[in-house]
Amino acid sequence: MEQNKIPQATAKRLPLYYRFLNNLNQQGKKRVSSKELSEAVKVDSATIRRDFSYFGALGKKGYGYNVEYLLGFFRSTLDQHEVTEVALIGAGNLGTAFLKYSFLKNNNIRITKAFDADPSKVGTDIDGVPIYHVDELVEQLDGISVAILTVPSSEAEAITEKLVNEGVNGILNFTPARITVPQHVRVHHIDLAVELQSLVYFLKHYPLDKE
Amino acid sequence: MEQNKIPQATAKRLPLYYRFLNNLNQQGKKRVSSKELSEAVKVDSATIRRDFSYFGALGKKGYGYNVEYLLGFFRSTLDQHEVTEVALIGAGNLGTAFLKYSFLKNNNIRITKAFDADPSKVGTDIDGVPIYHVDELVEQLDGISVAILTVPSSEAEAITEKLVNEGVNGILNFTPARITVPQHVRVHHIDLAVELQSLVYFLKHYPLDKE
DNA sequence: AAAAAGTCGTGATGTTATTCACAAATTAAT
DNA sequence: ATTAATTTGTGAATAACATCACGACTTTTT
Repeated sequence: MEQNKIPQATAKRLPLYYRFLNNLNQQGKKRVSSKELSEAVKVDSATIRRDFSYFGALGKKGYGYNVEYLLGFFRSTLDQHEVTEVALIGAGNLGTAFLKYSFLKNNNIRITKAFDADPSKVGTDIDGVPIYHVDELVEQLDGISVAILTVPSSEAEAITEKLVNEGVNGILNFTPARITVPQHVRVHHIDLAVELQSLVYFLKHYPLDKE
Repeated sequence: MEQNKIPQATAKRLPLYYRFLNNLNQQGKKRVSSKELSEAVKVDSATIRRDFSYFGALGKKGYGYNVEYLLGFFRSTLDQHEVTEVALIGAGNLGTAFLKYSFLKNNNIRITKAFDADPSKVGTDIDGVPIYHVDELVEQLDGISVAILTVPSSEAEAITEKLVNEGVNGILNFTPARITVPQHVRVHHIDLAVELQSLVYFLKHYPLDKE
């Protein structure tokens, strides 16, 4: 909420660093250099050092970074001490994949409620997350401010409106629809078809052979 | 394969433009301006004009763009005339979501084979795509050069190696693992946990209220 | 037929992100 | 103790992208 000088590109890499440091720590590794980190997460080592430097001098010259210290630092930076509740709208295949995705359990983000239109799903739970009917969205949302949208694209706009009215200010949108939201709401788009198409486009037009 | 001057950022937006133009065309719309397009796909209109300009002068001043013409142009640019075959490795929830994702049917990308380790899935099909056992990967891959990786992350590295050996040069990796590949192989990462975490991070640190 | 409104394409500028390259500091080796 | 090898943190250079702003041209209106 405060030191607003961290570049967005850096912010996007933080979760990646965090996860990898966690691995290292569990392996009992005590120190790590930007070079090692670079090979593991496939980010240039200078970029990693630059990224870290926005948070101050976290490393030691000639030594590298202390894994435990760095991990603790990221934990607090990424607000891992307070749990963020997330709602998932649309418990189809993609939604279910999210509910079962164990990597989310490593950090303090919890999908606490799911919603679906299918009556046979309503009342059940997936991996402990209860499924409500989408018509109950307004009553059940109850202060949750982040939502994952994995519904058919035809539903996207209408549901988004409800979410926003209920105070949601962050939406992870897996729908191909480009939803319209007020200025204060942040939407991140992930469009599976676009990702696949653009990969294919790159392969055809930007061969990597000796780039 | 040729005019290598299109910026990557532009290339990533092409599928988005293409899809939207398709919608317009189906609605019978004959012309469209960069301003309209901008509102629909949420990309600045100057950026859209700039993107299009890399392909030449496609529009007409005071008029805008002819939908049909533009669509035809993109169709050939995105190589929509030849089918690209894609293999999907891992037919779990996420993989199944892909197989059922109808937006992929609008373009000439086809997931033609799926692979899974679960014997009860092998031999069946999902939406017409046959499922083979992962052990048959080498025999069945058979010239396919693009793969979607939706397996547990513990399997990622081993399967990647097989894929690369069989000539795959494009991988869409949904695994949190940062896989290692030879230089000529292009990997696009989509990490669901990272996406969610970074959205949460942005919400906490970059409130949008009046940005 | 003239004026007004709309729109592209792009040079110029601004912004953000990446990478180079090296002094300073530390650790490890001899 | 000295020397050699590491490795950070960062100023400076480069690269990639986005946006502004406006001339030129087209369409629409009066």
